[in-house]
Amino acid sequence: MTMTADDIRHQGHDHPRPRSAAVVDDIVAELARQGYRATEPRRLVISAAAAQGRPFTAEEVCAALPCVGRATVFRVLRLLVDTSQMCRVLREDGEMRYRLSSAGHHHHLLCIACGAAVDLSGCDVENRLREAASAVGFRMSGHWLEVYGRCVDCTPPPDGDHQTGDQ
Amino acid sequence: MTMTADDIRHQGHDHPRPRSAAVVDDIVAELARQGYRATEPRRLVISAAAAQGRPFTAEEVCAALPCVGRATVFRVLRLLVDTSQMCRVLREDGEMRYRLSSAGHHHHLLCIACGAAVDLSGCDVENRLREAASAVGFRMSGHWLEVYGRCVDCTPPPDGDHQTGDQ
DNA sequence: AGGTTGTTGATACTCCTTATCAGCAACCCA
DNA sequence: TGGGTTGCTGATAAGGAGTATCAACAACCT
Repeated sequence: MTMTADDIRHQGHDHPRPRSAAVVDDIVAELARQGYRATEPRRLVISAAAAQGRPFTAEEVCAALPCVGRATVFRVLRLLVDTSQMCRVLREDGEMRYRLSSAGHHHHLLCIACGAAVDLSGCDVENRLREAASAVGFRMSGHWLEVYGRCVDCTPPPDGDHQTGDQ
Repeated sequence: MTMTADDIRHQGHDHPRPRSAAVVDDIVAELARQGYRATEPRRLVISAAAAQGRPFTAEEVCAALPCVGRATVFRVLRLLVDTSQMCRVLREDGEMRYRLSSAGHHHHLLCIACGAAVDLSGCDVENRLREAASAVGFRMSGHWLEVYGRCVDCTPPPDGDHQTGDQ
């Protein structure tokens, strides 16, 4: 697998997240707790996911891990989503990506320029959505929210030309 | 006789004349205003879309309109999304569907049992999302929100078993 | 160490969507 | 109202994403 110092440095903004190795161990341990074996391909996929600084596609993981079978990459990603250790992220253009998730209910703040993501926890819109829903006879049970914008690094100067990221 | 979505879907070659003819005309007119021709296939697709009682897939439109080419169905749907006359709806399981959109900014309230959708306009969560975003250095530019729940007809009795719809 | 059985990898396959391109028809204009 | 221009269509092929299959492998338990 291809984990470089740069990969780590680009790991989003300042979310309080342990080093990658620890993250991998935690996730593998959680999988074991749920009865799934700790295999090398799984470690590799999780590690590659942790190394991605921003929401990624299965294709990117496949490219980063030529030694791991394509089907396995998809299997592991799905397993992680199913066990709530990874979440899917919807980009503004409709493309679905993956992201290692922090625990608990949260939403994503996605930079439309560089593709970076930041967790937005403490979502207090829930109650007012529930009210709005019940106003039309719905009993709300959940919601999906993605917020789009530009991160500090990609906020364009007042009237200069934009910085652009790689997305 | 009243025409239902199912009637249309199973009607095969018959020519559905939905009550929503006015809606179709409006959309076709808007297309014309934007320089797109008013063709019969487009009318048919729009008509089929208008006849759908809930968010639908391209596949459903294809099935409802065997006389219209598959590629054309996708083309028209995409055209309508691009011209903001239709919106995409994200189901809780991640499946993307289409829906004729009401004008203006709005969100969708989706019934997880029967698949029905209701527009939720007057979204006032925007400002507080903007605040939360700027708290982490983001300049918000947009958001995607879907709200899931059960509509009146699908709200289960206090402790009985659930009614289920076809989704 | 050895057996059980969950996992893997290569491949074929399905599903959904788009590209291609010749022929058709909607629209404009005389 | 006819006739030309050109956008649109339909059939097909092609593309991309994700999954089913299944023999071989390896992680785990004892």
